[in-house]
Amino acid sequence: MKVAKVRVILHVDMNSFFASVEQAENPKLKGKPIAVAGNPRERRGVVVTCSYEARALGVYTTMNVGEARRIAPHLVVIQTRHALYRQYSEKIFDLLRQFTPLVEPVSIDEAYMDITDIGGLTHAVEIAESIQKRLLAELDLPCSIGIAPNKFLAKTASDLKKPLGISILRKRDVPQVLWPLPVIEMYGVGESTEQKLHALNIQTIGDLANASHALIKGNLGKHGERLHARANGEDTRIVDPEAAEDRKSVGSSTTLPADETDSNELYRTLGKLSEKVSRRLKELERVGYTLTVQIKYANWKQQSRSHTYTVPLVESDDLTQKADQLLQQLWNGQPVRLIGVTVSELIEQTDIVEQLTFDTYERYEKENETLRVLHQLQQKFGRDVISKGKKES
DNA sequence: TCTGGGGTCCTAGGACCC
DNA sequence: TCTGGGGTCCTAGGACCC
Repeated sequence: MKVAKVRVILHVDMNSFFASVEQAENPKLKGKPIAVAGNPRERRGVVVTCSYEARALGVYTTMNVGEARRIAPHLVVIQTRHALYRQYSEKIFDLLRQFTPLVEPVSIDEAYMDITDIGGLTHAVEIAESIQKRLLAELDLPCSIGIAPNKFLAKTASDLKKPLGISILRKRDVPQVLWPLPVIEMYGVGESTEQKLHALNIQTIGDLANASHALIKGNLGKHGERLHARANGEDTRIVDPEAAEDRKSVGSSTTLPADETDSNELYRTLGKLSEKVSRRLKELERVGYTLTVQIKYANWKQQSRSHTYTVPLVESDDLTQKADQLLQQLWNGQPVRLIGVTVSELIEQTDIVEQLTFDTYERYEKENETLRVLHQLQQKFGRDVISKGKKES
């Protein structure tokens, strides 16, 4: 019988990442209450990240900038610089890859690492300390690291001590450390799931862990099953360095300066968003088959319309024109707070059989189903199906 | 607490096919 | 003429995370 090998997983989580990058770039900001915000001067600018000094004054993520300034008059507010954060992010992941190739970035500022094969079973703490010291020395960035036998526990562990923490969470620690906590503390449990669990008289992670599998599955489906396993410290996901490569969608959205009822203004914004999505698709060398237009009304209600086309989308004019059509179907004339465009069902540009120009597009849309059939076959059988050229029904 | 913008995954019903 | 079961794709919406 083959026994599953115990793995040693790290979760590396940068501490207040955007704010720390700004402090690394400008050391005068160190030790000061700073907040990074999307549009500090706009009515709807909110705090995206803030330093621990700012947190101590009551500033938190999603707080309106005006409100933050009111409660913390000396707050330094900085506009986000995403390109800069992406550069730092790459440097971080490059540094982590110097320890092992088994690095899986999960967002701009966190990654899982599988250190089993580089001595993790006996030297996990030394490895974590070395990572933390080097990130601080070479990039001037603080992080917290969780050490555990799987992703869920590693992620949970990295949250236990901030900033600059290193925490170990063994499976045998779960009843003592995790079970007393309220369910809302658990990764994967938000407000809605919390309410459902409370309705089942489940208050703590321990209650969830010890509830019957059938009860949880019956009321919360697949999501519940996963939470139930994790509350018991179980998680079989592997660290997959490729995971970040295969992106599922590219989108852009914006909250309008004021709730908007002027259709010209909406279509103008939609055009700008389409351009941005087109540009980013090209940077990523991707094209996509499905377009979605999303709006959020002034009353916060969200709606979307999407359509899947037979020919892949990428060109700005094409996206704009199709997005306009979707918006026409979608918008009921009420004031709009947010508008967004997303392209999904992506494939690599090099995988398109024939690059279509906008001129030939209409003809293809009407006459040619080949690309669509190919796409479906690719999805079903993988890319090789084209060269093999064998179609079965 | 009146809330940005980037994503991922899941569900449920209808269309359509064999 | 009102009757099955299985499967995939598409669409809209919800929940969650950083």
